[in-house]
Order: sequence, then structure tokens, then C-alpha cells
Amino acid sequence: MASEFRHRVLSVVRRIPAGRVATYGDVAELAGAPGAARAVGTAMRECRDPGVPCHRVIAAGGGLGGFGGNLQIKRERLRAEGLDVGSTRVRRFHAVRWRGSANRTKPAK
DNA sequence: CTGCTGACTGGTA
DNA sequence: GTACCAGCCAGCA
Repeated sequence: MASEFRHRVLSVVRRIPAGRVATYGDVAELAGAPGAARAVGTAMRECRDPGVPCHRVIAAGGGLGGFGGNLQIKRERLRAEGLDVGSTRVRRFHAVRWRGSANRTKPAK
């Protein structure tokens, strides 16, 4: 399957526990393609599956990322997860991984 | 097979 | 602080 990478990404996103988030870069690395953050976003584009909490995938620094119109819903969901979400970025959140190092529960930037 | 695009990231100005 | 540039990988025409 040419979309094996996408499938792997979806699996990683699916493993993200509630109340926790992961950056595109982290998901890409966990998917086996470090640096393919953009490709991750492309894969998320088809995250219509409810089993794939694509809203838990955010950009680096706590940004919600690009997304289109449902970005608003994503923000509300993240807030429902117990995270502090601002207008276009998260203030406080628990990331499964941060900068490829130990689990950090700080927004850093 | 070649080239462009894209829900990204990090660094420099 | 924000703005722009270059680099990265995967998907699609």
C-alpha cells in the first residue's frame, strides 16, 4: 500500500491518550518518519475516523496548526480534554513527547 | 519518472 | 514580538 505511512500515522494518533496531545513532528517520528511533519498533516487530512483523535495532533509550540474551518471544533475538543487553549494556540498541555526528549508537560514556547 | 503542493519545523532577519 | 527562508518527507498530477 502506498499509504502505509498514513496508516501508521493514524495508528500513532489513535494511541494518544485522552488529555494528552502530540505534535506533528512527534507523530511523524513515532510513525517512523522524523521530519515528515508535513506528510503527517496530509495524512490527518483524511482523519474522518472517530477512532483517530486528529484534534489531539497539534503543531509545535502548542499551535493548533493550519486546518481549515473545523479548527474551531478542534480547539473546543482540546479544551474539553482539560487543556488550556487560546485563540490559535494552546497555553498549557500535556504532550506525549516534546522535542524528541523526555516527556515534558510544559508549553515550552 | 519529474515536479509541485502541503493540517510542519527550525533558524535567521 | 512577528516575518521570511530553507529543509524535510509523503502524496498526487
